[in-house]
Amino acid sequence: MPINVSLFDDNRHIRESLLLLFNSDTRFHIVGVNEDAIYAEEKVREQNPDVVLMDIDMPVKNGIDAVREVHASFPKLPIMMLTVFEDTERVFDSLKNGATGYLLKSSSPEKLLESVEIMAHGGAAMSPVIAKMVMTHFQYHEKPETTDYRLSPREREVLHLLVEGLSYKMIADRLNIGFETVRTHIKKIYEKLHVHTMTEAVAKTIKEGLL
Amino acid sequence: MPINVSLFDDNRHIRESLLLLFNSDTRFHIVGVNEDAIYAEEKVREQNPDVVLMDIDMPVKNGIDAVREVHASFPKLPIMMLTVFEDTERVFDSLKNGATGYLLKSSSPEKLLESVEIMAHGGAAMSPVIAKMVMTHFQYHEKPETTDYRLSPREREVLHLLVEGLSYKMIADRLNIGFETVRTHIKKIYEKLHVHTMTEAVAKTIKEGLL
DNA sequence: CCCACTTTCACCCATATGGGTGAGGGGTCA
DNA sequence: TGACCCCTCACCCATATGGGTGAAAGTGGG
Repeated sequence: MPINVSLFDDNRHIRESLLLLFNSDTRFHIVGVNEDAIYAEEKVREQNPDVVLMDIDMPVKNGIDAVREVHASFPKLPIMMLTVFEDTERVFDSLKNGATGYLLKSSSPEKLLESVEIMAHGGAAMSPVIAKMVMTHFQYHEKPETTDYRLSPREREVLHLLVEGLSYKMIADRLNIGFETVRTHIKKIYEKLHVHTMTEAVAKTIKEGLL
Repeated sequence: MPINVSLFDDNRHIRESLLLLFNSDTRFHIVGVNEDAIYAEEKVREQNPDVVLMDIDMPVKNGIDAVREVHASFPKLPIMMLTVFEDTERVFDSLKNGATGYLLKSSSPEKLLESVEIMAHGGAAMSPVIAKMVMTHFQYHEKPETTDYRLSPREREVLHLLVEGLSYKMIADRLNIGFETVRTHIKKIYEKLHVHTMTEAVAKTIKEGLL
């Protein structure tokens, strides 16, 4: 049985081209041709496709909002973004909101058909440029390396409680040590982290993923 | 001119198959066939490839460590993982450490050649299953829900500076408002966030990704 | 026009923090 | 044994924070 596909694109020319393309291949069957993404969730519910092709730049309701809406109701339905944009923001917004694929409109018809087929079978597909962006995102999303501030075990413990929001007094009670001892530890921590206040210490600790 | 390719795989049979495959296509030229990843960085430096093909499971030194090493020295060099594994850990470890592509060994020879060509031209390539994993990772890696604490614009501004580690006085100067005004904003922020100290506010802001 | 909210500022008072200095006991390593 | 770090505690002093109360000016909607 063929793969059922729904289209969302405001450009009539593109809609007709896609319709022609998919109808010329027996592997596919177009179940919906939508010229806007208004009530996208409802339209998808009626058309019941195996794969959705979604343009991004549509009037009134853009494709990214539509993806969020449709994905919320049909989490397993593969949605392919098909657009001319390759800016990071739109790409990642789409992916975060539930898109399973992202093809540029410059892709060849064969690639498009192949990608839709892949997605119908549970895979994902992207244009090489997009894939590269995704890969790069992965890499420098990771911390370069947590600088080693050479905190002692006790200092880590104190810092941890500090980050939890405890006051000096509360930390002292929790660790069964004196108030002044806590202060001493914290002074040492500040010295090692090169900060001068609790907030700086907490911010640095959380942002750099210390502990 | 052809795309220069270096291979890393401990399995002799696979090495020979790949060599045969790439040599049968004039678009490619094999510049190195390595049976282990020891001194990978040095080998890559000598062979000077445009693309590296890296097996993951190799004795002594695995492909993931090799990727990290090579990527550190040649950040722009595309590295394609070529392996039978499709477990999340190995996939994401590879990507984090600098892999640009990830193909399963079940991929067709045509796909492999096409992918290497794509990578040589600055793109990235993955098997559909891997791409799907990456996409899914994107989605539920995003915050489930950012509770809306209904902070006013000014309050967000103040909170932002607080997280930066500024004191009340510094915030007042930065925003060109009075010290007492800053205090008023912060009191309101505490009330809305249900906290009572700067550290709690900072910790909550960063951890929950507010702002 | 009134109400709700935001932004701004002021004053009182208690407590928390930050910095400096000093010091005793324990452990390690050369 | 002496140098060095860790953990502990103490005291002095200045400044920063937290909570409460009150209030004026502006904005925007019903």
